[in-house]
This record gives sequence, structure tokens and C-alpha cells, in this order.
Amino acid sequence: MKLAAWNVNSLNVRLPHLLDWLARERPDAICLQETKVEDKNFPLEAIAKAGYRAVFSGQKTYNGVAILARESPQAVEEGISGYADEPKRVLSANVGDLRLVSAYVPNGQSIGSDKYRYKLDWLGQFDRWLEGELKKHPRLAILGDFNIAPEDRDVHDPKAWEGQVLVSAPERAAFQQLIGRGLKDSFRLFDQPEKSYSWWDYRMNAFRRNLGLRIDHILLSPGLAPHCRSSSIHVDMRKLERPSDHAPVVVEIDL
DNA sequence: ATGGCAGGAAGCTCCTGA
Repeated sequence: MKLAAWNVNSLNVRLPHLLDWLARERPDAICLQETKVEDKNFPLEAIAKAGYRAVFSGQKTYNGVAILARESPQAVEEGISGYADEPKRVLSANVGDLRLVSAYVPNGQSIGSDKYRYKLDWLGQFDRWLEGELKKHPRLAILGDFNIAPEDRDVHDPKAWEGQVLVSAPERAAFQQLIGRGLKDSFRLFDQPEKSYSWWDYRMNAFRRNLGLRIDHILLSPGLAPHCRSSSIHVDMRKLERPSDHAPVVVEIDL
């Protein structure tokens, strides 16, 4: 099984890139974030032509998540059960023997802001919900934009970013809380190049200078992680004309 | 130096993202 996570920053704009990538990489499933498209406008036909079924939970302008898979996603669930969260940030479905969760964690804007408090509350709810999901689904993967760089090696300039949003200690502690549930950061199961990132600011020639952060992750449950064969970031997608500011993250799992 | 760039909705400027 080949699985991917990609924050497309507008599915409408990125659809040609997505279709090219699907044709080339042929993943079994891909979880998308920041689709920014209402469900009635979701580009189902183009995706079906590419050989993928899709389930989606979207809204105008902001947020929006989707799961595309070669076989039809089953037992689809929107959001975090028991948490009334308006933005469309979470979508779960069975794909084959796996439970996939497409997740778009809040950005947090700045330390001490209402959005930062919301991010930490949200992560607490997400963790609480995952405790039950992991019991129900031993083979579970969370694929998404976590908006957290877990360690200093995931940050191009840890000094400059120290204490900032995406990097702050409470956010990292929330990430470690998930790791404490036995979830593995698939990328770190393998030797990786130094300065590996998944997001680069559009400004200041950040990509050309590799001023990035690794904030997009695929977390694997204890039942799944031992079967993971590879994990990589498809940095080339960031080099295209009109790219997403995020690159796809990919894992291969032997099942 | 709080800028820079991009997307979306609105409407020629604003908010949000990370």
C-alpha cells in the first residue's frame, strides 16, 4: 500500500498537479487538506477519470479535507466525535484493511491568540477522540497537516523559530501526546536527509533557500508501523509553476 | 524592519495561512 498526505492549498488551483501526480505515483490512497471547495463543487469527475473514488468534507474559502482511493472508501466519518468543531478539518474512512484519517490541524496564528488556544484545545479533543479510534481500528493512519514541527531538526532555523507558533513547547507536547499513544512518525522510522521539510513560505524565496518546516506527517498505529517500508517527501512538487506551499508526504506499507 | 506571497470572496481591499 502506498499512502500520501498533501495540503493542496486549493484543490481547484492544484487539480492539474494532483492529477499528474496520481498518474505518475499511483498511490492507493491520498489524504488532502485545505481543499477550500464546497462539496457541491468537488471535482469528482476529473478524479474518477484518474481512477480514484473520493470522499470529502469541504467548505468555501478555508479548510476542507478529502480522501481519494483506488477502492471505494467505506464507513466514512466527518469530524471529531463529541466535539462540535465548525471548520472541516477531519475525515476518516476505511480503505481496504486500513483506517485512514485525513487531518488539518489548526494553524494557531500566534502564541497567546484565540486561535492558538483553539489549536491546543483542538489537539486535546483530537487526542481524546483518537484514543477510542485506535481501540476500534488497530490499523490506523493519520495523514495530514499537523501544523507542528515536532523537533528542532524539523526547522530550518530553530533559533529564529524558538517559541513561535508551529514550534512552541505546548504544541510539541500535544504532538508527543499522540506519540505516547504508540503512534509513530513514519518519516523518522528511516534515515533521512538533513534539512528535510514539507512546507516553505511563498515569500522571500524560501523554497529556493530551503527555509522550510516539516509540519506534514503520516502517523502510524502500533499495528501498522512495523509494516512501513519507506517514508519520503516529494519535494519536487514544490518546484512546479503555481505550486502548493506544501509538498506531498508518502509512505509505503507492506501488507 | 512584521515586510515579503498566494488563494478566495468581494469588488479594486481584506482576511487567513504558516
